[in-house]
Amino acid sequence: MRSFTAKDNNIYVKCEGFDLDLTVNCGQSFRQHVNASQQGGTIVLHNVTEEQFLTKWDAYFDFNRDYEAIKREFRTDPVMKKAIEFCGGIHILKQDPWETLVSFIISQNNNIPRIKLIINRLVEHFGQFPNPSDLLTDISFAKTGFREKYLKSAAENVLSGKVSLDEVAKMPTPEARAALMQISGVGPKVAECTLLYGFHRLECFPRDVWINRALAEFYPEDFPFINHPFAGIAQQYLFHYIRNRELCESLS
DNA sequence: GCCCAGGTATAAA
DNA sequence: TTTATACATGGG
Repeated sequence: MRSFTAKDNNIYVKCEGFDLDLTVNCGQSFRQHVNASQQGGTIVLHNVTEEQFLTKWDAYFDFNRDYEAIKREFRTDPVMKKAIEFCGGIHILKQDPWETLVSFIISQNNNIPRIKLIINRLVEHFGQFPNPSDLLTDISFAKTGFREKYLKSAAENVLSGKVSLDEVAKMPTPEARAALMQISGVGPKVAECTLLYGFHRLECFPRDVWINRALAEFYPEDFPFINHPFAGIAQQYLFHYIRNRELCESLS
């Protein structure tokens, strides 16, 4: 639910409830994909043409989904209500599937600043995000540690076509999940994150240590939206809320 | 120095 | 089927 105008080679977007900073800094993305800023209710995409906006960035930011209606459903739950007050401006980005897969392989047993550090080293070295062939060269400079063999596995599987990301995109989610997990180093968490952030399967619900902590504390029986078609959005609100709880409580 | 980080493969119970 | 441990690296 957005409107936009194109002017001076920039795109100016109005999208109710959207928060750029929260969206790009809530742990779903590890590098900047487009030069963007926000002043009040207006998001500016710098040096973006109308065609580029309509064919790419509009979907990337998920501007056309009615998040306000989705949040109304989630707010019936008191914990989700607090989470949404804190970070309800988050949208789930639709990122490149390959980049998402690689990024979350790197993320395992790793912290967000160092995930960004490694990805930046790769992008600096290759001049762009590394493609599968790039990852099959010597990447010791990136210091990915024990994850290097997993990155090679992903590259080999994708390059050989054994795991075709184009095919995965067409599969029902359970089959897509199983296909991704054929890659050594891709377990349930990486697969789920790839499906949610890369393939934009918004029903997917990645479980990391933070989410498990939140579920154990707030929902000892069961999470009411676990089978919701947009459970992944609820997951992102909950993830950011539990990670920044101290900050959140000091604001209220 | 010690602990931890948006996990997974592997071995053992 | 569930539980324990190693794993590379860098920041706090």
